[in-house]
Amino acid sequence: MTKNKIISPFKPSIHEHSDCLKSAIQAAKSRCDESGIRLTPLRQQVLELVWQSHEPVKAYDVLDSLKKEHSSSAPPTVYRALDFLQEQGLVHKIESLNAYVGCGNPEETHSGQFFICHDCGSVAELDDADISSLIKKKANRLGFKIDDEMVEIKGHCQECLDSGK
Amino acid sequence: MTKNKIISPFKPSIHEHSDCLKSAIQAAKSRCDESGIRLTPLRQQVLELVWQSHEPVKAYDVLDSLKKEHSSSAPPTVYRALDFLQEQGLVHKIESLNAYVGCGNPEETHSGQFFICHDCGSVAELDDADISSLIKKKANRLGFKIDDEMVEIKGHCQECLDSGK
DNA sequence: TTATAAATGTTACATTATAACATTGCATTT
DNA sequence: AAATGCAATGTTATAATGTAACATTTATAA
Repeated sequence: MTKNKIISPFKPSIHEHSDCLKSAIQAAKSRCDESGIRLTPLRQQVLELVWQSHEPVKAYDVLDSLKKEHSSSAPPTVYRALDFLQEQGLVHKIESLNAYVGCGNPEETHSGQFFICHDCGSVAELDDADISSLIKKKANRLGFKIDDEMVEIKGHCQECLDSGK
Repeated sequence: MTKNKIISPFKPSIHEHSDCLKSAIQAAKSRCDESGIRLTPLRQQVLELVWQSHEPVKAYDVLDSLKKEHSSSAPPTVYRALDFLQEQGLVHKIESLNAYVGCGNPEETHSGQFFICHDCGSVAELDDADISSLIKKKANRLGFKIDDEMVEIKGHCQECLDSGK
C-alpha cells in the first residue's frame, strides 16, 4: 500500500490537547480490542502519560508520575509498559533522545520519520512512502535488506522560526 | 555541492583491515593539520580503537582498551575524546546503538546515512544527496528547517544474506 | 476449580553519560 | 627563562538510562 501521510503535524503551541489525548486513547483501545490484546490500566496510564504533550517523554519522567499514585512503581514497571506500547505501535521511541512519543496513527504499524524541534521540543511524524522507497532503493544497491528504518531529523519548526526564538 | 557517495560500503568479512585503519588515521591527521586542530596521542588512540573494525564500538569498550595501557583512564577520558572526534567529523555516533564508528570520509563534515547489519554488526555509510534533498523537501512542507539529519537503517547485509545466517 | 500463562511487583545491578574541580602541559609574551 | 593563559587531561563522584532474575498476583481457559 502506498501512503504519504503526515501522521502528526506540528501542533500550534496552544491547542485543545485534551482532544489529542482522548482520541489517542480511543484509537489505542479500538486497536487492542480488535487484536485481542490487553491494554491494562497500567499500560493505559503509561500511554496517557506519554501523550501528555507532543514532546517526547523520558522513561524516568513517566516513572516519577506513576509513583505519585502508585508508590511501588519501579523502572521495570515503566519499561515493560513502554515496550508493550512500542510493540503494538502505540508509541515510538526517539532513539536520539532516549524518549518516547505517542503514535498519531496506531491503526497500522509503521516505522515513521520524525521531525524534532530543538526549540519547543515538539515532534511531527510522517509515514512517507517516498522516503522509505528511496531508502530501500539505496539499500538495494548495497545488497542490503531492510528490517527497520529510523529517520530522526532535528531542527526548528515553523512556529518557533516565526516567533524568532 | 551534489554528491551521492557510498562513503563506506560493506567490506568483505575478510579484508586487509590494517589498510582501512592506516588510511583513516592518515586522513584524520591531514584534516587536523590543515585545520590547525590537535589530534593528540590520546585522541588518536581512541580513533584507532574505534577503527578496530567496521562495527560500531561502545564507549566503555574503548575505555577498557585504554585502561590496558593507561590504567588511570576514566569515562570522561573516553567521552571527551569521542566528542572531539565527532565534532571534527572523524567518527559518527550511531544513536540507536549508543556506539561509535569511524567516518570513511572525514574530508568534509556531513551527517550521513547508516546501514547496520543485524548479523555481523557491520555498518555501511552513505552521504547521499537524493535522500537528504528528499527529506529536506518533506521538511519544507512542514515549515521545518533542518539542522541535523539522522538516518539509521537496520537489516541484513549481502554477505550475511548469502551465507544464510 | 484448577492449571496455565500473562502481567506486575521487587530487588539488585548493569550500562551509558556527565558534573565539577584539580592538575598538567603547551604556546605566547615579556 | 619566567610568567601567563588556555587547552587538554586527570580524578572523583554521581546522574541517567536500562535490564536480569525471581516472586507474586491476576486473568483466561481447560
